[in-house]
Amino acid sequence: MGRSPCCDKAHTNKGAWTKEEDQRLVSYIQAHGEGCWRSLPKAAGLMRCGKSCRLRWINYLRPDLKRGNFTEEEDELIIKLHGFLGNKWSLIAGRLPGRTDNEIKNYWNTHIKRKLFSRGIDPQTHHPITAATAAFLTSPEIFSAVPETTDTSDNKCHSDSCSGGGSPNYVDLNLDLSISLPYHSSPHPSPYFDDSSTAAAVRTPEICFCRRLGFRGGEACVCESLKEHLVLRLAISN
DNA sequence: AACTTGCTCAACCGCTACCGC
DNA sequence: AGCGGTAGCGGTTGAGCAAGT
Repeated sequence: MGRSPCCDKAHTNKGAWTKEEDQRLVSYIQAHGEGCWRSLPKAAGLMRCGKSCRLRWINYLRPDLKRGNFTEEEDELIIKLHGFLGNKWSLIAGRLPGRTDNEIKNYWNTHIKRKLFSRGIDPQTHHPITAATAAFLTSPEIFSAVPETTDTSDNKCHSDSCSGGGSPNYVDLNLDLSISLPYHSSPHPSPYFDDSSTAAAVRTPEICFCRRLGFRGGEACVCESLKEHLVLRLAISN
């Protein structure tokens, strides 16, 4: 048995949205709010897949979207957040009001990657691009073999929190992702979170990571019952 | 002016997580 | 516990545009 299609493809429009479709979607959501995306297209009189409606609304039509170029501050914040969240675009977007995951993802791929390369930083690992790394990246062997590590004395991961070869080397970044009383002090000041605005943007609000980590409600998540004490904090040392 | 190349970003696809039964 | 439906996420694609030749 295969996957059931998300919509009847024979009777749905695809491709760019027209002004009229946008207007229909906006009017419907303004009147009824965001709800069941699957049934929304029919109710709104749109020949679109629910998924498509959701995406159009979230990425383009939402009134709280901040259009226009990214600021230098946003650039730096994205780089920092990507440093420890990786390609978790929705989480990163959650820290940038008015920006969408899709927008940030596109911006990362088209601008920031290049910016980091120009700084001599590997955008994936956030490690400095050493001569050895550069040689490796341009060697034909990269297509036939994945080395155990591209380790050099410069970029070796010393941290217990480092979860494998791809993780950046933030030995000084206290993510405090364990279930325990919040811990704020750190012997290692972070160069990535050395300004108060960035730290504040990352520090608040508190996040329940239980679901992200695969724990279902009631299974292991204690955030609700022990909100005051046993929250999973994304604590940034300063 | 015509064509090519490169870039941007909206939209799609496939997968996973979540939820209710 | 298992299943099916739905929402959400991240990777990828391709149309449209601008710049270069």
